[in-house]
Amino acid sequence: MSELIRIIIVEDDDDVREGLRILINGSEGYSCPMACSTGEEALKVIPVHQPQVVLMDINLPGMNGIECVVCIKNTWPEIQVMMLTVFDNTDDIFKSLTAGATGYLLKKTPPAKLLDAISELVNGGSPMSGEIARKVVQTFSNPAIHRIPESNLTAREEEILSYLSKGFLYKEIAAELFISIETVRTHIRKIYQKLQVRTRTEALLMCMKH
Amino acid sequence: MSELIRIIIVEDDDDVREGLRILINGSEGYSCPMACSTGEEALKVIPVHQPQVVLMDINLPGMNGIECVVCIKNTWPEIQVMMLTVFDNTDDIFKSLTAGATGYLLKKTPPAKLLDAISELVNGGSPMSGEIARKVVQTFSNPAIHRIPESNLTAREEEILSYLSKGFLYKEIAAELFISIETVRTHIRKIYQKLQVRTRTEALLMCMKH
DNA sequence: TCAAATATCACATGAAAGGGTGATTGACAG
DNA sequence: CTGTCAATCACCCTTTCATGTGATATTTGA
Repeated sequence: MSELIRIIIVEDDDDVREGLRILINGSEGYSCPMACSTGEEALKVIPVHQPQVVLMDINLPGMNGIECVVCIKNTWPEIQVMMLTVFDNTDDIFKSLTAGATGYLLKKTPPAKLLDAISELVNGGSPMSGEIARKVVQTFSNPAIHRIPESNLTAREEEILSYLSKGFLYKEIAAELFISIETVRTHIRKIYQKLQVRTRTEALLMCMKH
Repeated sequence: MSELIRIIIVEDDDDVREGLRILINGSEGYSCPMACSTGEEALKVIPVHQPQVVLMDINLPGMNGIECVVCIKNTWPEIQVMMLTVFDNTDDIFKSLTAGATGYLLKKTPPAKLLDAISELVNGGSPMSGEIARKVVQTFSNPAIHRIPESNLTAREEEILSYLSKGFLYKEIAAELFISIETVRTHIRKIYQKLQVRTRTEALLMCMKH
């Protein structure tokens, strides 16, 4: 990187905060002019130090980290915020990203990786710890029904059931599998018989029990 | 990694395909027993080689890469699919992730990074090129695509949704709540609007995402 | 206090789902 | 060779669902 990256830390644990600060100030190309222990403090010092990056803990006394991100991004949208927290709580992840954070690391991240992540952040990336990234990606995929133990469904029937459980219309299933809608209906009738259900939703619930 | 990772490549460009194959087979811990040039071919050879990972190009002759991912995840949900493509086209990204891909790299990724990404993939991560990750993350701040969390359902609407997701018929819900079936309809219409879905099953899937 | 949100109900229309019956083809086992 | 089963398709019919366009009463909040 050609320029110095100025980073502000927001973290209430004294040891962690000082550790990070020392790490950053000891690394070439990175600088941490300020390390705050509360969100309120951060909002005050940001105009003074004009950082490109904020490292943000979530659990803070007073204003929490996510609220703080909202304020930061409202006022200084060009600042990149990276969450830095202990837990991979799904709710926190999505709230943080919705608030405008563009990176999300767990505190167990080794120092070298943390510095890499910061530089990736200012270069237009969105560094995330592996398990975080997986959770984010999985919000896009629909839950699929894969296998139902001890139901005598044929391979074809299971295949059709999996489409059924994803909300496909009959005609969409037909198009997807290159068969007639009548064939789809025939299969579904047999599926319902075997599973002892009468509707698509009941079939889905039946699958989910296993 | 303790075990050998078996990888199948699906890529129509001969040079790229062979290059990847040589790279993988020349690296300790990785093995590429097969490299296909079409999705159809991949679906045939997967049961033979039982890979943990599939590297998938998007632009393929015949079945395209995204359709191929749908088939793969339907049949072998445990296989991790990484998209490997030249462009960072937003639409392709989301379609791929929706189809069940859990990694997404650009072809410009250097060899060492590619191998790292594959091992991250089998270890529960979701490696993405920086610009891809950023696009994914930004969908959360874009209310159009990811408006999930507080969906503003009223108490009554949630109540009706819960019956709906248990498979109750409209008239059963009406009877249960001592209201007219027309009222049930009205509530469900508003629920669908708020959740941005069109059918009962889609609503149920939406609920299950939390 | 007045507007907005909520909960209730009605009528109408077309699409989708579910159920019954029956038929053809191919594969496989006895 | 023959019967069974899986997969395919075609009618028929009824019910349920999804959506549009209304309306009225009650509650809430700014």
